[in-house]
Amino acid sequence: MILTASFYAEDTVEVAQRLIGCFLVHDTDAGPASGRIVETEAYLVGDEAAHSFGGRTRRNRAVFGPVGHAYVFAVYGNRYCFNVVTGNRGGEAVLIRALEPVDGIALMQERRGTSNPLLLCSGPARLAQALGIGLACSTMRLTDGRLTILLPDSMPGYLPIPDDSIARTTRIGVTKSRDLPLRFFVRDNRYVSRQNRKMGQ
DNA sequence: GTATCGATGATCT
DNA sequence: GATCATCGATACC
Repeated sequence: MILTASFYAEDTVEVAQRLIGCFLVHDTDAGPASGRIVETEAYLVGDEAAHSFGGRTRRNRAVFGPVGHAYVFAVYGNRYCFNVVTGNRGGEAVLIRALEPVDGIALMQERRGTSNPLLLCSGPARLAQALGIGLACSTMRLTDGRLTILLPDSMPGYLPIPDDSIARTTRIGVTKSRDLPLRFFVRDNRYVSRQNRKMGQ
């Protein structure tokens, strides 16, 4: 079942946690590719690390748009990061940081140039490349169409992830608002981008 | 036009 | 853990 706008319109931190275990799916002309979300980060109003903090620009306009739409941005040159617009305050989003590859693995391998499963979707720019997500996907609606997110019970053979298997720490790579505990990931899952990060590091 | 800066990743040790 | 390649977006002149 595809996640609806009302799912994304809840509190952004809550949505970041509830997205763990859901499936990100991108169906392109080259074929479908999908993975299970195992790591997310929340970016909030009043949060200096959030792109919306400095106000609206050409780059971040998607994050001020409707919830349930994609916000994709370029960073460090030719790399892209995929977010979902969330919350009910405007300018909030959840960054998808890692997937466990599920479907279309041959296509992901081709796009990424490696067959190592741990290097396909473990990191925000890696998963964007593996799923063929670029700037053209920004502002796209995720509640229908070819780029969507599905509930954890949508795929046979996968069980929902219990709350006590979800760890919460500070975020990766940010230089501002470093101490906010806004990162969620599946404990002991080998597809998470950084395994043993402790609070405050 | 030009300088600066990353919500990174690959490649070392 | 540390270093660095790399380039789009932005801010400022």
